[in-house]
This record gives sequence, C-alpha cells and structure tokens, in this order.
Amino acid sequence: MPGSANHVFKALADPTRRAIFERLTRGELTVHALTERSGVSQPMVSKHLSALKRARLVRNRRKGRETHYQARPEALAPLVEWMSDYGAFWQNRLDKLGELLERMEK
Amino acid sequence: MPGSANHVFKALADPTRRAIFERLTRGELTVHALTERSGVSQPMVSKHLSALKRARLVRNRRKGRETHYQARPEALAPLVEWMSDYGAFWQNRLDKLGELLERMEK
DNA sequence: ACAAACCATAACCGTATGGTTATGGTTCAT
DNA sequence: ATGAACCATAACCATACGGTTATGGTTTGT
Repeated sequence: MPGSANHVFKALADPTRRAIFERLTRGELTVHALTERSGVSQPMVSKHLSALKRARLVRNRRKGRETHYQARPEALAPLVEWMSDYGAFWQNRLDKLGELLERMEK
Repeated sequence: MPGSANHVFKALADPTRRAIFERLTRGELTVHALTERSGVSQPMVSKHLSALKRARLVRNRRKGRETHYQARPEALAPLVEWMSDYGAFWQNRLDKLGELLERMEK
C-alpha cells in the first residue's frame, strides 16, 4: 500500500526529491517550471514526481499539455505517527499533532 | 556534517535499519542481541549500526567484547525541524516541539 | 495543417547500497 | 594457554537507483 511510512521515508531520502517537494509546498508548479533550477533533466523530474506521488506527497492535475503538481503536506502524517511511536520523548505533543492531521484528512 | 536531516532521512529510509532503531528505543542492546530476529547477518547489523551512528541516531558503549547500542531519539530533531519548515500545516505546534528538543539536548 | 511546447516513458549507464561469507582482533572462560 | 564468543572490516555480488539521451503522444499556437 502506497503512502505508508516506508514510501514516505524513501521518497524524502533523496535531496533532489526533497527539494522538489519543498518548492511545491510554496505553491502549485508545472513540470516545466520545476525543471528549471532543479539541476536535473525534465525526465528525471518526472521520475522524482512519480516517487513523490507513490508516497502521496504530491497530487497532479493535468491542464492541457501541462501537468500541475502540488504538495500534500498531510502525507507527512505517517512520519509523525512513526515518531510518536519511537521518538518517545515528545509523545504527548505528537499525539495532538496526530489528531490535527486526522481532522485535516477530512 | 553528520547528524543532518539528510543523514537522518537516509538512515531511516531502510526498513531493516528502522527496525533496529525501533528495537533500540525500547532499551540498550548488544550487536549479538540485535542480530537475533533482525533477519540479516551480524556483519550487516554492524553496517546498519554504522549508518545509524553517522546520523547520530544511536550511541555505542563498548564493554569488554560486546558493544552496547542505544537509541538517541533526540537525533530526530532535524526531521521535526524540516517538517516545521515544509509541513506548513502544523507549524505552530512543531515550533513548540523544537523548543522542547533544544532543552533536551542540554 | 504544421511545428513547437509539454510531459511521460523507454533504453541505457555507472555507482551506491543491501546483502553475503571470510577473516582477524579483543576479550572471556576454562 | 587455548578455544570460543563477540564484533568490525574486507572482499565480493546482485540489484536498486539517480542520472542521461532519445522518442512518442497530446495539446497549443499560427
């Protein structure tokens, strides 16, 4: 099942992919726009977007010949959940986060 | 610089490595003990522990011929910090977490 | 209708990485 | 003193993965 903690961790493990996600948190962008300043080729950007999509970290909306991508920060929830399980120290605070996230998922 | 968000993300991207970290959060264990139920060979466990150590996610203490490892959940701080930067939704709550973590680092 | 723009996929390449077995260095027990 | 237990490192292997260029399918502009 995609969108699991495993996929999310793997998706965010790569710096280039993380950078793409970071840019998308500041607003929707097309593949073309993302390719500029990404440091890699357009096909590579598409590949990275696929990985992010498997992890449900991004959504895409096709509009004519261009595909607009946007971040889904709620997809970070599995990470928060994992941390609340194994990052014992701040458990109480993270529990609240978990609730917040559930409400956000609608 | 080790212990960065990059190292932490990379270290946690592998399921086996994550499982080792998870077991260590429940208490200190030797390499020998970790090898049992890990599903991989002892040398591999040592390698994974090295990766976790680079990310500062574990500490080790040598006692005679055995090496005792323990988790350092505070090392998850870079993840929290990153999420507070790019997981925009729960920013306020994570800020508090950040403070908490700084205090914990002593 | 044609050419160009946009994106995804295919084919390919080199390296990083997870895994193994073999080995060697300490330390403990006898 | 010797053998066994514990761990780390070396040597090696297969595969996963990040990267490229080439290609083809839609859509847009003229």
